[in-house]
Amino acid sequence: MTKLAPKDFYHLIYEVVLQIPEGRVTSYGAIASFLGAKGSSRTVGYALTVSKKGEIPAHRVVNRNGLLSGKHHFGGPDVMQQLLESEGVKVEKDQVVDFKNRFWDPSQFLQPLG
DNA sequence: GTTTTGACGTAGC
DNA sequence: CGCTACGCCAAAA
Repeated sequence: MTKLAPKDFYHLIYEVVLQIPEGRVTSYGAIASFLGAKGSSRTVGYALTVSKKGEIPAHRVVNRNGLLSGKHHFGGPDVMQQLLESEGVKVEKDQVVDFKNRFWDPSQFLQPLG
C-alpha cells in the first residue's frame, strides 16, 4: 500500500503546496485553514523552511498581502522572485502583481485531505 | 510541562 | 509607509 495518507502536519502542508499549479500562488493562512488549523499559518511557513526547496515549490506560497515574506530563505533576497517570474508570476517590490487574480485557493480545487 | 521561536494575520498609531 | 502590539497555533528545546 502506498502511504498516501499523510499524518504529520508538515506532511499535509507539503502535499498542498505540491498541488499549487504553475503560475499560481497561495497564502500560508489559506493552507493552514485548509488543513483545519486556521491559526497555524506560522507553522506552515516554518514547515517550508525545513523543507527541501528542490522538492517543494515553496516560492508559490506567500503571505496574505501577496508579499514574498520568505524570499530571504531561498539563499538570496531575489531568488524567490526570479522563480515566480520564471513561471509567469510578475513580482514588484517583493509583492505578487495581481495577487488576487493569481491566488489559488486549495479548498477550491482540492478536497480536504483525509 | 513550560518557554521560545516563527516564511502569519489583524488592528492600531 | 513603517512600527508596535496582540492573538493564534504547532514544533523544538
